[in-house]
Amino acid sequence: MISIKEVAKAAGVSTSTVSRVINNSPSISQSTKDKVWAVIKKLNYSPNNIAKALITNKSYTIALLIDVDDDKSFQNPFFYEVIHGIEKSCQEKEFSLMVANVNTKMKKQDIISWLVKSKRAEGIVLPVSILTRELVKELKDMGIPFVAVGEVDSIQDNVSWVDIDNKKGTEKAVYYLYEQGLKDIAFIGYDSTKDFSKRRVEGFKSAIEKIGISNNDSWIISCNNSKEQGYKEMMKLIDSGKMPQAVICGNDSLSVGVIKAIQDKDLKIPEDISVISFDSRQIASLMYPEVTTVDVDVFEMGYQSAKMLFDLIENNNLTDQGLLISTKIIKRNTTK
Amino acid sequence: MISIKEVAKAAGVSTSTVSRVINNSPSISQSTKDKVWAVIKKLNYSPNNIAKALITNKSYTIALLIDVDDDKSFQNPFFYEVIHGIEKSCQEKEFSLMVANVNTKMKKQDIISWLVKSKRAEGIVLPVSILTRELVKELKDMGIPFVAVGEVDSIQDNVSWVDIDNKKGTEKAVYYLYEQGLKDIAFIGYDSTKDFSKRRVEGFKSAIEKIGISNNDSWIISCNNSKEQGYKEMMKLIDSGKMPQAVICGNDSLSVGVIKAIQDKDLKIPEDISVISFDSRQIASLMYPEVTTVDVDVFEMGYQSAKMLFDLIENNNLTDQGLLISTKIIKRNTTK
DNA sequence: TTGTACGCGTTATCAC
DNA sequence: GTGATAACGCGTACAA
Repeated sequence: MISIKEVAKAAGVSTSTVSRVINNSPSISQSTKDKVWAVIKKLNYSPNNIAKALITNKSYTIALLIDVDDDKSFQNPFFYEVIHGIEKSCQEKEFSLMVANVNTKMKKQDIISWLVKSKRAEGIVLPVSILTRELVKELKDMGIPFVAVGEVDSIQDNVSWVDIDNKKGTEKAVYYLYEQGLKDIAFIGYDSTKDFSKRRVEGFKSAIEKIGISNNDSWIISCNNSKEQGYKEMMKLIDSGKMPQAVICGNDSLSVGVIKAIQDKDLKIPEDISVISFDSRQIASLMYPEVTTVDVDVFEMGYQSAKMLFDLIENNNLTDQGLLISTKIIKRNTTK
Repeated sequence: MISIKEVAKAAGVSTSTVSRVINNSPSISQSTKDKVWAVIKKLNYSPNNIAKALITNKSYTIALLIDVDDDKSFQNPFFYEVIHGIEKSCQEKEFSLMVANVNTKMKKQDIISWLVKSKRAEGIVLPVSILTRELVKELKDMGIPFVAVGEVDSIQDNVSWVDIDNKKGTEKAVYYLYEQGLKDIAFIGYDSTKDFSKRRVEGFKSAIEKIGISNNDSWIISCNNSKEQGYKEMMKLIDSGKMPQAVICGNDSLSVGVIKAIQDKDLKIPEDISVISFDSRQIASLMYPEVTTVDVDVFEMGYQSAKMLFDLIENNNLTDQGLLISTKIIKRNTTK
């Protein structure tokens, strides 16, 4: 493979000159610039970034940590849309993106330290789910910039993160329904083990309170994200006698069961009852009827997390921060 | 950051000895081995892979090319499950995985050549959709191993690829239905612009022929993968008067519309009509009723493509080949 | 079995 | 403006 030396030789200059031309140093005459570029193109030369990385101690590479099981059960299918966003940001910065799964026999700590020290990643994007307090400390100690995808508990000290604005998402949904005159609203799908779910419920409560419409704790219904649970809970709700005018589903799979339950009870959507669901998998537009959603821009979350990481890398005195990606209501056919 | 020199100094040996210990050269006494390893652990040393790559000219990195638009419209959402498979294979080989989007202003040729020459990827996995004949030639000329995801036209000379066995997938579906005594079978969703779709139709034809059941060309129905198209075409089919006993859907979104059409005509699934759909997005289990599918193992496709790439890298006199990942029928509730 | 010395391809430093 | 030369951290031929 052709190196800077051969370019220098062919152009009749020194290697330093070629290097300066490539990095377009100001102190190079236009004529030599032209001359050298001509040779570079002619020889089809590309600088060896590995050698460059060795001397500059910059790899222009960030790592994305994922945490998926070998059994292929994707707990986070949405995470792959995040990759796309990160990749876009990397491309703009001319960085490379390395993807590494931490779900191995190795300890997370070890794999990350190995990643940084041996592979020389300049920074790391990682889901908040794998960010233990020890890990935070270790990353800080190593001085390696990182950004979490998902909101980091404020008790954690100074960690940068990007998340969907789940709280405001539910608020928007409530307001949206309220503007149509709907006041009896239920939230189905509270999962206290998931932070994003907690935020969604928070938004529900705060909107209800702000608007001042009658609240009723029994209308926040806990269940996990499966269509079976959604069906069961919606059935119970209808059978309870005090049926809401609208339902907000905390997650996408869930909404499938909720809608089915309403249909099985021969109720009409949205005439008898309106439905809004959170959705990050574009499932909503596949349903009959198509579901009005709180649209979650997972791509943007990836894009912004990488961007924030680059800020940290370039300017490490930057104060740590959290960023919330705003949601928007996409009106389809389950609301009036 | 701590280097081999400091380890050598602390252990009272030369750097070459440390190097030999790390790469466990046979010509090192057990005692020095122990001594050096102790220091390595104590100092928490990790070899700098960039320096190693420079001298060995091996980066232990492969690149995955993706081809997604900036507008976030994922034509290939399934592709992200492929990444998981590739990553697993990389981890087994202790390779790094770089992800790069080729959908940029740069020419594909250029970006790939840049990737190889400057980033030193040792091999490339790329979707067949971006593999033009010139690109094949260029990659071959550069001597860079590559594996295509998706079947490569046999006219193309000696390209390694991995694909889903789409043809046999449809055959399995037909046999499955036939064993239940169903002979009037329609295939909905032939898209002549997509190779996988062509294969699926091939399988349909060949199975029909082998079994010797009555075939009827009008029962291979062209349409693209949307629920609207599926609905429309299924309606037409039912209205035509000659209704099939079973329908095979060539794609997942499509099946949603097909099933809805059957339901809207007050026909029962599977009593009046059975449905089997291809599915790569786990949509099938979200439907009511849950759809029997030809399950497409996209993870395995990724895993095998990377594995094949490693074979090529290690043993480049290997003959090029194609590998088909077999499908399996997952029985759910749209068949008896 | 171990150490010395050199080179990988590039950039930084210091000349001129 | 440009050129020598050292240095980045490591592997390896050769010497001992």
